[in-house]
Amino acid sequence: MEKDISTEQRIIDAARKVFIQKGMSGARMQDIADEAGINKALLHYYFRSKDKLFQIIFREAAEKLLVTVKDITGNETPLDEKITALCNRYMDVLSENPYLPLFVLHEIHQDPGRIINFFKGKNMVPQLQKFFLQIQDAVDNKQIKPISPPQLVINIISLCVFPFAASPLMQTLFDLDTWQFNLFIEERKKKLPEFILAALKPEKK
Amino acid sequence: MEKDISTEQRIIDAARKVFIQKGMSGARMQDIADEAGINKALLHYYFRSKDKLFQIIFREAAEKLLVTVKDITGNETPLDEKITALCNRYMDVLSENPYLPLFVLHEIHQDPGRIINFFKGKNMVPQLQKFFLQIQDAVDNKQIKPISPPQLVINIISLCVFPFAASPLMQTLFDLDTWQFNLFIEERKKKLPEFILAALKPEKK
DNA sequence: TAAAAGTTTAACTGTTTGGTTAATCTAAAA
DNA sequence: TTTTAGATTAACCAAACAGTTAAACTTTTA
Repeated sequence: MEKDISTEQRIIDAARKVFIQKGMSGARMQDIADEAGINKALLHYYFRSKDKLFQIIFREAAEKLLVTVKDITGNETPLDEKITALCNRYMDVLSENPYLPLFVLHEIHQDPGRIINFFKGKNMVPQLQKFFLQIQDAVDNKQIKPISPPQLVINIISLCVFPFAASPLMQTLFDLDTWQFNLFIEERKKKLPEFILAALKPEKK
Repeated sequence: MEKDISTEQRIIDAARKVFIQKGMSGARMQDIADEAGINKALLHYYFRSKDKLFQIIFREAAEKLLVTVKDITGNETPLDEKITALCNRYMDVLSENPYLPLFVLHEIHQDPGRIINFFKGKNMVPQLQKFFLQIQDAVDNKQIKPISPPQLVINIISLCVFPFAASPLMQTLFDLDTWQFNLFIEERKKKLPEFILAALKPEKK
């Protein structure tokens, strides 16, 4: 009794595409059915409701965005290496999923309850606390300039994520086609860690 | 024959609130009517369609976000002062309109045509080019470390805007109430310019 | 092969939604 | 006061929408 995974997967793929492009409220079940090349009733056969289907896509997206951060900040490397690794890995993830940040941020804004629910059992918070401590240690030992750990974390995330969230605006404002935008991102991957580390470099005595 | 501006304004205020909270596709004309305390037909009496009403709100929001940047980058102050002024003014605007960035970015993503249309006649691009030249001059004169002007501009905007776009996520992740979030922003206003200027400080010979 | 179980579809349903209409209300103009 | 023009509303409409149903089709099983 082999389950036909193909249809289910086609639906997931179609739903991901449509939801991430149009958001929960802008997406139509018919759009998803068309994209998957199936009858609309099949959506309800496999995933009972629009909301159930949406939750699967949202969780998958949130997972992809947040777990990467958790993984890298969690291990035991020195702070400067960790910052470099975080920028590199994170921007790679975002390059392959450029529309994820705006989608996730918009849907969290619509219903913050989603993300609260998501965090339960993911132990993001303790992992983050450890990273905060590592930053505070570096400040106390004068390895970096004084900075509040949450501010630094937000600085790093901002610099990585924002260009993707703002990509349609950027492409218009700077008059870039997709190819040029990718060049911009590639240059950014190289230069961002040193920008951040330069900002943190302590004064020489 | 005095025109009753009050109803029209009440509709605009209600529309702004609802559209910015729920987005174009999530907003309901009935919600806006309820928020304004009037009959739904009045919306169509004053502003023919949902789309017309939305465009007014969207343009107003885009104006508020973009013109501030244009004004500050446009004048003739030195680069370091300009960066400081940009952070300060921009974060003030955002503090008073914290949900504008996510709204505008989401709606541009839905329909990039909107922003292309918006730019016409606003001469954002030439103003931006002048700012790029100023940055390039500072690089050439070794006043700041080498950096591509668009990268620097995106760095500044990212660091200012992202915390607001991500505020519901931040508040959950860092477990902040509104008051604590505001404290975070106030601290950020003080420290952000020096963070950026430190990153740009050239090596001493 | 027969029947049972799982998959897929066309057609349908009830509700929500943007938008319209015709009637009523209000206030200024004559 | 009567008329007239704009402001406001309740009731309505057609299209869009998420979700259902019953029948047909396909595959597995006995």
